[in-house]
Amino acid sequence: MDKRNPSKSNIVQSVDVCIEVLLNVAKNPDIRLTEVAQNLGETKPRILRMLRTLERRGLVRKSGTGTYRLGTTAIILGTAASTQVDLVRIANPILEEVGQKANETTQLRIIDNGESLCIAKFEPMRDLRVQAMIGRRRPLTAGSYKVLLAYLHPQVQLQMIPETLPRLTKRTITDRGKLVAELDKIRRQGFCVSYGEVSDQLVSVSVPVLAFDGSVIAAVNVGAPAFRTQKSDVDRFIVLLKEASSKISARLGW
Amino acid sequence: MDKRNPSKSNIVQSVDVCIEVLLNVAKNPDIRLTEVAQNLGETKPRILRMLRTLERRGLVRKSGTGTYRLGTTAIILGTAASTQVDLVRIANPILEEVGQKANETTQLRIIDNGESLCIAKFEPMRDLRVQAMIGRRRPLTAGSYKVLLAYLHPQVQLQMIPETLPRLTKRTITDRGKLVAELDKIRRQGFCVSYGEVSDQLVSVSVPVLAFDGSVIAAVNVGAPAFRTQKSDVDRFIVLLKEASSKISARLGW
DNA sequence: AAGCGCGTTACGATAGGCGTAACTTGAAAT
DNA sequence: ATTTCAAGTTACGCCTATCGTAACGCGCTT
Repeated sequence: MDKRNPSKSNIVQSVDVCIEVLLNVAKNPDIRLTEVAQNLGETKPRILRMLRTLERRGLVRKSGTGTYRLGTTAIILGTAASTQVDLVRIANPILEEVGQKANETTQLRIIDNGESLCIAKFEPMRDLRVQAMIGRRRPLTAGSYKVLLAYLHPQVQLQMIPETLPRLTKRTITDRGKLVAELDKIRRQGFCVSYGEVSDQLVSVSVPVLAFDGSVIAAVNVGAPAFRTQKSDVDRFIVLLKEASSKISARLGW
Repeated sequence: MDKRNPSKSNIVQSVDVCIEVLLNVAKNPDIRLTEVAQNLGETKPRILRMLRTLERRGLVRKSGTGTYRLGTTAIILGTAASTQVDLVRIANPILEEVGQKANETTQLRIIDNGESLCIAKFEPMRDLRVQAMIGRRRPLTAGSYKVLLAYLHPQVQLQMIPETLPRLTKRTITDRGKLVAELDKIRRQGFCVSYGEVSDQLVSVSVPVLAFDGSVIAAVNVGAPAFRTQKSDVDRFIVLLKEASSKISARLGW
């Protein structure tokens, strides 16, 4: 009866589908009714009703040619959200500070649905810099975002690590055993540096952000082109990020 | 039967209510279930189901004490939206350019639901500056946002002007006749300057952004403290804003 | 200890929303 | 020009998802 959620559903299905529609439009600008319906495996009339409802409220906007995009209400929601999500609100100025000092791009990432997700960023005024984007997802198993995994219970950890690890570059770790060993090392040293695991020629440094109970709720990160990043720079980044991490934890009231 | 929309409803009511819930949380951070239910005139179980559905998708987040805020998914939505709404995407760099040159706060405003709504902004790096906020609403009848009204069909215009005009300061126009005369003047000169109509000691300059057919789709605005704004500055702002307006129109493909 | 208000659960009644099917439109193909 | 196809839309009757009532547990105040 309830294919998606086999347990008793105390949620509103039509609303749930509608959120899927909204996220689908967000991911695929200028998508058409038929595509959305196909993507979600729903009928066209149903999706049409949903899109119309969303449109009436300005969450999506229909173009003259029948394609849908997000609307102005979505912008307002997002702006409100970034002042309401404590982690983001607090991290933003700190990310900027680190970014200015390092003169490189900084990010705040969390675990979301088995991936790492960028929820805040800062990019320095500099012609060549690492591009960051709020909402962009990356595997948890590649690059320095591994710190997000390193402090989880071993069981959960293994659950989060897929059978076959996605290979992004030739330096990406693809052996589960090696990865677990690496995670051990990260946990001991308290940070993670990766060289060209996500993109070639990119250095990435991450430090975990701890909650009061020692659990990891996020990671702060510096990303930089390898050619201008010496060992000494990496060390500097680590110090900056550790300071930042402590500040964020403190400001969250811990 | 259908109190809100007397005509045939081809929308999904539960989704519509759910959007109201979401917007309500956006407006009132740390709101409680009971409050939302009261605000919307709905029952608690209904709102609870909605909030749970929204929470599952990360659009809202429930705190330990039972209060609700927007969640990370809302941030992502908003970020995606600001790259998808043409007007905002195009206006942003232009607002920044004008803002840098004027060294004052700039805004992009549209008509939404009988009010003016800020959908993009730039604030200069300066200790004292006008505060702008995406999502903030202002009356259409006060301050230089009047330009948004000035080019509407007289019928629609009158419809948008409430019986009694809200008085924000002692300089606010509160007489309908005077307002209509003022709108005439604005239409002839192509811009609007207001002195202390919205806030005391604030100068506001707005220029309309035109669509291909000559209709006004938005207004670009400079806001500045009166004490440091000479007549010559206002003239400069007008020139800058007119350039900006043309650029935006052009980049929209008109 | 009693009272209040909050969040939550259970459940049966119902109307809201679903999918089927049919229609319109416009573009592509013959 | 005629046909074909698919996208978007509308209509409508059936059915189930969703609703509100009522009741419960819980914490805080009186």
